[in-house]
Amino acid sequence: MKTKTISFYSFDKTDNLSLSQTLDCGQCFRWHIDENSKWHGIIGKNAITLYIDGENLIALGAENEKQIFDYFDFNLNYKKLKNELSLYPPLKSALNYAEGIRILRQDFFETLITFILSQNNNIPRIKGLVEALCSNFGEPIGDGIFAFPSCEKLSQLTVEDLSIIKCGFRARYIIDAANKVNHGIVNYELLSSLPLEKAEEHLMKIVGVGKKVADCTLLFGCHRLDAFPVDVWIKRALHNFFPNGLDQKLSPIGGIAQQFLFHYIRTSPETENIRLEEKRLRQEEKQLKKEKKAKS
DNA sequence: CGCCAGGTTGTCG
DNA sequence: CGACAACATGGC
Repeated sequence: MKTKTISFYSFDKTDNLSLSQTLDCGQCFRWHIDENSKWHGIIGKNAITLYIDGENLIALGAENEKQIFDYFDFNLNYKKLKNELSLYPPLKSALNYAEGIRILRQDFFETLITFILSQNNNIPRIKGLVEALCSNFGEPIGDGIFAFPSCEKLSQLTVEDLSIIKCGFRARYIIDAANKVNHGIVNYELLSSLPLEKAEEHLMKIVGVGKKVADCTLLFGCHRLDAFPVDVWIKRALHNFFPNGLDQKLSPIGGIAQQFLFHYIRTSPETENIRLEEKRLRQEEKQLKKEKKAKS
């Protein structure tokens, strides 16, 4: 008979944690919801089930309470922070749409590899690639579930070994990342302490890691809330809401603003028109290029 | 079938 | 420096 740890966390209701919004907003890729609205995922070597019961977050299978407390960063008061963000109308709308997002404190190496896999990929496929990586090279932790592979393990692999997960041109990037982390050429302590720009440069020593992946790794894997990843969606959000960029005052928590904006622009019914308009713009660009090509 | 995806690299002009 | 195709694969 297997025993399970059950942890209770009473959280400030004003923070309004939403598991759906937090676990399915594109910051993590190993959680899924079941028919009873319970979330299943993996933190470290623990397969965990999460659900909210009243004012409590219940975690089955956790290592201890601290693991969950740290993962959700309950030490950080989101109420104050959201008040600051809501001074800006688009952010206020984003919060009104989904204010239950929290930036998780995920494992550094796992985040790095996951966001290398994310490049030029859609979210469903990213999830598939991460699972393939884990089931092929991760340590089994029971019930057919696998932990995320360690950097030691991945650094022993060749690009050919990785071909089984079909991650395409990203394979050599992963091998390089694993090697550099394993040898301490890229290291977490530095990433946590360096000024943002230096930390980005440090990560970009890895082949296949540019500014966007570096910033995602810093924000989601090093808890650098000042990191502001700019992807296609954030470009669209900035274009439509903040053509002159975000207020410098928000820089220290830019990453959190970023995540609310990302979720809002990508999924809110309110931004449907923007998505359609951006799509139209893209088609137009494409048409122009075609005509240009036809001329030459 | 064609478009696109939480980009980065290498190579032109 | 800035634009831009190529990259490997599959979801929709």
